[in-house]
Amino acid sequence: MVSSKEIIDILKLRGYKLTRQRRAILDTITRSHSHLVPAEVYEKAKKRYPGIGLVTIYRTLELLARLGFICEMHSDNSCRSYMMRRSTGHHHHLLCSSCHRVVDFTDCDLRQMEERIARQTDFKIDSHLVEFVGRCHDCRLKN
Amino acid sequence: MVSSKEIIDILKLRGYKLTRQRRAILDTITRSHSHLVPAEVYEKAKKRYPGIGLVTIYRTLELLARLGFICEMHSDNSCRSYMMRRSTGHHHHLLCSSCHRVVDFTDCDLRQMEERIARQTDFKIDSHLVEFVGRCHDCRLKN
DNA sequence: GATGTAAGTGAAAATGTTTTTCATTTGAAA
DNA sequence: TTTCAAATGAAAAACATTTTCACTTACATC
Repeated sequence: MVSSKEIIDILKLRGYKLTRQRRAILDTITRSHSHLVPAEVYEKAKKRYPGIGLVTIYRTLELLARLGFICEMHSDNSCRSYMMRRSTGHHHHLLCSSCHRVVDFTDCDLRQMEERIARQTDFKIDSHLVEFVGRCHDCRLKN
Repeated sequence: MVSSKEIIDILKLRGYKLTRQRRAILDTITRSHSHLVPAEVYEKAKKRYPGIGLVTIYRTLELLARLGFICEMHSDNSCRSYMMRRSTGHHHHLLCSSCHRVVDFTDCDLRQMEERIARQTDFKIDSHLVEFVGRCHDCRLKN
């Protein structure tokens, strides 16, 4: 995973200003191990920089996602969440339908399938997303 | 694909009332070949039953999705869309990042991967979702 | 057919998320 | 320092979705 420090260097290199708000948001996300919705990022980032506004959260998350540092996912309650992108380039999710825990996995082999779909549909495929939904060990024990 | 008529019979069997609104919504969805957001279903269903309200659209889509007749997907603009579920049980999406066209495909083979992930994480996996993003033939020609 | 009743509906308000607007602030280059 | 475009925050707007509640209707029963 890319560190907060490295991302800051890249942002600087690309001409983006290094504001306290962006640092606060970056630190928040790099330290979290789960997906965070904008409101959660807001709450956590406020502890590092109390004056920060929710609008800045949205703008910064959009920027970081666009630059590829974090990745966006959409869950069933129709709101977004974000988390650090792993250095492998992409990762996928395994969701527990009971406790909504999200487990990441990186190893997928969809090349064959991707090639076949591309051939059948005449698309040039750029990315893919795999998501499994199930019940985790703990939740299965509970009931 | 299940027909509007068949779904109506099943609804009746399960004790749901057959209202003109539900018929209008069902006809709308069964006749559409693309994913529709609630507002689109609303506009189309209004032509069949002008008095219909948006709230009824939401309630009926929720019902049909819960009963498994239609399936829900979340796109990047954070709003839902719905379309008829194919009889194969599940299907996946291929999105064009330029024109946002959605192409469906049903044949995926994720059993091996599913088994491995289940073993590694101790989840009992119930469903999966695969999504490819790329550019369709037409959009590639345009620029 | 008429009637009773619970399920279903529509309008309006409430809620929650995301975006826009715009005046003000600030990082960093000169 | 000074300068200025980029970045920010507050407020309002724009959307999508849900809740509430009084009214309507499908349909089982008579």
